[in-house]
Amino acid sequence: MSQHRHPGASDRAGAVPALPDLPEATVARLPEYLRALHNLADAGHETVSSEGLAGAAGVNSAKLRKDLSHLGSYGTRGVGYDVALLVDQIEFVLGLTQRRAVALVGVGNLGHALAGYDGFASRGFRIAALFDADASRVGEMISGLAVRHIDELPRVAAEEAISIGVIATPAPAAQAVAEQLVAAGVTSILNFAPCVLSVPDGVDVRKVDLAIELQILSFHEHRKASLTALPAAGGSALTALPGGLVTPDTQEAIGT
Amino acid sequence: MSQHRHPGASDRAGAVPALPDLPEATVARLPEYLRALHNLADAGHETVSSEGLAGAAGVNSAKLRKDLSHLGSYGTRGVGYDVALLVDQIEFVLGLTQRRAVALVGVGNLGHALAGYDGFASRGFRIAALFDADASRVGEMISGLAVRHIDELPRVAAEEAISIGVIATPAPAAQAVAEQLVAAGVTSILNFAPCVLSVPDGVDVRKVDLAIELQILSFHEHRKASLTALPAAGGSALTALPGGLVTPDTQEAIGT
DNA sequence: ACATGTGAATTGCTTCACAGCA
DNA sequence: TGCTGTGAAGCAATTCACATGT
Repeated sequence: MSQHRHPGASDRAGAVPALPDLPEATVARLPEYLRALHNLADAGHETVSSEGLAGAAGVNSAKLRKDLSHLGSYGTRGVGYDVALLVDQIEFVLGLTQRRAVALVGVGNLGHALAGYDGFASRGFRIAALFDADASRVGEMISGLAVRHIDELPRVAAEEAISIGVIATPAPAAQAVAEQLVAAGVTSILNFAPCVLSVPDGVDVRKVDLAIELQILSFHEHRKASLTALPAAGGSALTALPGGLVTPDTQEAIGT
Repeated sequence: MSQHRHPGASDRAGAVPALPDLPEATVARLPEYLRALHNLADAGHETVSSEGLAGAAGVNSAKLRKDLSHLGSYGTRGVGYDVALLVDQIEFVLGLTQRRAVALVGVGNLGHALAGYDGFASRGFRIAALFDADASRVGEMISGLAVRHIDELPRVAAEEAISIGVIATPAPAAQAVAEQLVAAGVTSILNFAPCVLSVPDGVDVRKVDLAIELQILSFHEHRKASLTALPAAGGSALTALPGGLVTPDTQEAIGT
């Protein structure tokens, strides 16, 4: 097992630490590697090179090797990585050796879809309970689970050993829900509501905001449009577009 | 230092010579600032300090000031930023002065929810068309739009001036859909399918993978659990965590 | 011969601390 | 007396290039 430096000061280790503390950027990519590895395994590959895995995961190979080196992982020089072994390693590090129970709060439009999303089940999670504040929704069956009232959260969280909370409520309700989750012992939250949550130290929040993703793309569209028309001010640069299609954006460029 | 603007020239959207090319990290935060600013405006604030806005957006104030400085933005020393002006600035930079038309491909579980998500409509986008490859779904009405067959994409994309494509199909279909979108002239794609897309240069892809978000949280849960053995100071609020999730092999002396 | 693992160089992002202005 | 805008310092992540091991 490889030995590597410990960035923090206080970690004194004589024995092998169970969990190296990985750079956040690496952690965010491990799930991607894991998915690619499962695909490779399904396709019958037993080993894969950094080049090959990097391609399948959409990153470059140097980055992949560095990421894996943080796990102290086992590759074989001249050969590559053992797919099955690497799957186990990554699943262990990500804490996926147990199937984590997830509570979903808010069964509106989006919550409904999330409750039925099989990607959760197939990748290490179990939606263990659904909650809503709206009494008229309580009791409704969604994907085989009955919607419960949010007040039952503390009891159910304990019973089901809830590990992660997902918030899919409207924004105004999200902060209160977050607090209820924290009070029920949940220390990891995935927030789909478009708002900032404030939570105590030690609680992790990740946010997914669908409109923000579109807005980021919008920026790039805007920029591409302004670059397509600006340079070489003589001729229209529309021909630069592959496929020869004129995007509607070109009309908005250059206000000068 | 690159682009500077004349501090005296007042302008409205459209008068800026070219788009400054912002750091990606900044671009990703602008939508967050924008949302916070809208909230502030609704609450009646006319100006806001970097501190105040940073708080509302969940970032620190130095970062916010640097981000805004990249836009060449107008704040007033000793006072703060004019909320309405800043909203205009950011909306312009993000290309939100026009309401962009979005095509959504795949009206399964998740696609259905996205089609009905009002966060898109309220934040600068218009879902202009729904597509699916499944003939039995074509014609179905969702949120006032009829589902069309994917083969109609080229025609509809042109008619509706589609700016952004959203892929909500199963993973195996996603690459083909991406190619169809690109062929139809779409240069920005938001991908919800758990797979890597390969697209030509000049096409932007952003990915949202719900299971990956949970897996990242899982990592942190795992790490927190492995540290639960030691700290004497502070928090005991999570003693409610049942199931004994502490990994056995983490006995490790850290500090004291 | 070939592909991993890793120091070193580089790039990009964040944070600090304060000059400059209202 | 504020609070913005920004050089400069500090960190983190990426990329390079090659020594290392099989």
